[in-house]
Amino acid sequence: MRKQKKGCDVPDATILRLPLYLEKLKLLQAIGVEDVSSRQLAESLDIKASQLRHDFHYFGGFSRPGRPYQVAKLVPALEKIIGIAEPVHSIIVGAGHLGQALANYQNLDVQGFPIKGIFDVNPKLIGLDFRGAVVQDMDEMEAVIDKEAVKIAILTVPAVHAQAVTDRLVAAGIVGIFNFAPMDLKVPANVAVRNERMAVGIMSLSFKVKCILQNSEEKEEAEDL
Amino acid sequence: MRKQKKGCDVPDATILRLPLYLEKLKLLQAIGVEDVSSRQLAESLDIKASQLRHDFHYFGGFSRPGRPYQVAKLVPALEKIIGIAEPVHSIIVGAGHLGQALANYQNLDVQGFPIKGIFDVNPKLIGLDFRGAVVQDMDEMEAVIDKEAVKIAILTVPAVHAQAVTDRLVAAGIVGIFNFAPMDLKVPANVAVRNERMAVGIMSLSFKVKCILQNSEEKEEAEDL
DNA sequence: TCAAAGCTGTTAATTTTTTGACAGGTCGTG
DNA sequence: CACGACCTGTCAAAAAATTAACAGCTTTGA
Repeated sequence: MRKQKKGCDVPDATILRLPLYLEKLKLLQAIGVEDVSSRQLAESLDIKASQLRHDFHYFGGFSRPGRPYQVAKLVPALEKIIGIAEPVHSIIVGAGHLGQALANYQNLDVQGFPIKGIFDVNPKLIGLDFRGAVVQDMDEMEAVIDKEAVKIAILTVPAVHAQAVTDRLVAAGIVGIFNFAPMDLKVPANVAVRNERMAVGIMSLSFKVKCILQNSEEKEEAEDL
Repeated sequence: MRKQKKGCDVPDATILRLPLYLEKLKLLQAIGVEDVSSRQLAESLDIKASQLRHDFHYFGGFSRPGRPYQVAKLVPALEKIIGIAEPVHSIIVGAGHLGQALANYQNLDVQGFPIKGIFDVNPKLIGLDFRGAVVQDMDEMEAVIDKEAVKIAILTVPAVHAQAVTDRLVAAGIVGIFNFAPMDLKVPANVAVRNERMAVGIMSLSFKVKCILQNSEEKEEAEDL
């Protein structure tokens, strides 16, 4: 028996580029482009063509030598690889400001992640309607996960409750957690977690801002001589 | 003249870990821990101690051989490196659901990024108050950036307007843009952009979910034999 | 028909990042 | 004091990712 199913032993860096490829390809498709070469696609994403071909090679390639990629074939192929050929039923846990914002963010649906429920413990929030999804009591969560075959949970609860909620989600059969709480979650090996840490993002930006400001100061000093 | 100011020529992967170090250290500080060894800190973050020391080495090291790190010294040192020793004045551009959620997310202030203004073109949103910050007309933006010496803009406008707004921000002297629009922004070399793409995050999660489900299916089949 | 231009899949070379190893320094204890 | 346990800074080795190179296929146009 092989360790991993075909096409699953792929570096993280490549996985993170797949959505970018798909996004750009959908854009091309929308404006009627039929064919696209690795160079065209790569340049529009500011990466090297060889890297794109190398990435695709993990999945066996999507064309044959001599012919550019066909957008109409590439889009569904990537969707299948990413796992969104069929809609991936999802829920939002935590209906605070961020949870509400995400519930209102219709793109999630469009991208293949229909929101099958929003849950919170706060009675004041229960019943609020976001684009058709009504906030329910957290007690209903397990039932909805089961009934709707929910696979992914978007976690926007306060950090202190994140682990407890996670344990419930895992027990209920959730396979992927998109975690917005600034906290490392403990999960079994057969559950995937993706941390979305705002703080990391803005701090890494701050680092670069600091460097830019330092450099420009230095430059000014040099000019003052 | 050297190419880059000291401590700015650091790999991205290291930069992305600095906020994690800082976060964990603040946590330790809060519970009264005074000293921490590279191994303790690294293990709590699920990385290798040698990597942590290697990361710190880019900045000259924060202790001396034989002595563990002192939390009280490390925290301000990292804050200085990241560039948040002094508050980094920031604004939010786009007061839609996501902009509102971020405005309500007090952590930004706490982490060193006080929000000096929220801007939108929609008259219905202007005047809304989020934790003391009132939504203003986009016409006021440049004036506020100038007056408050704003360095970072958090961009939550629709993708179609993102580039136009970016051009205005750059012209007004913004140095860093935290971009939530699903779009690549064109900026001059002396402006830093950090893209926060929800779609990339949830799709990379989806990929792993797909692999987990495939593997478990395979396992079940094997057991059925 | 032939050459030129352009393309992919694939492998090799290069670069970058991570990990390991270790020379010394420090501390607590007997 | 001497020993063992533990520590950091540093550099070398290993692993991983990116980039380059190229064989061979396809189309176009003279």
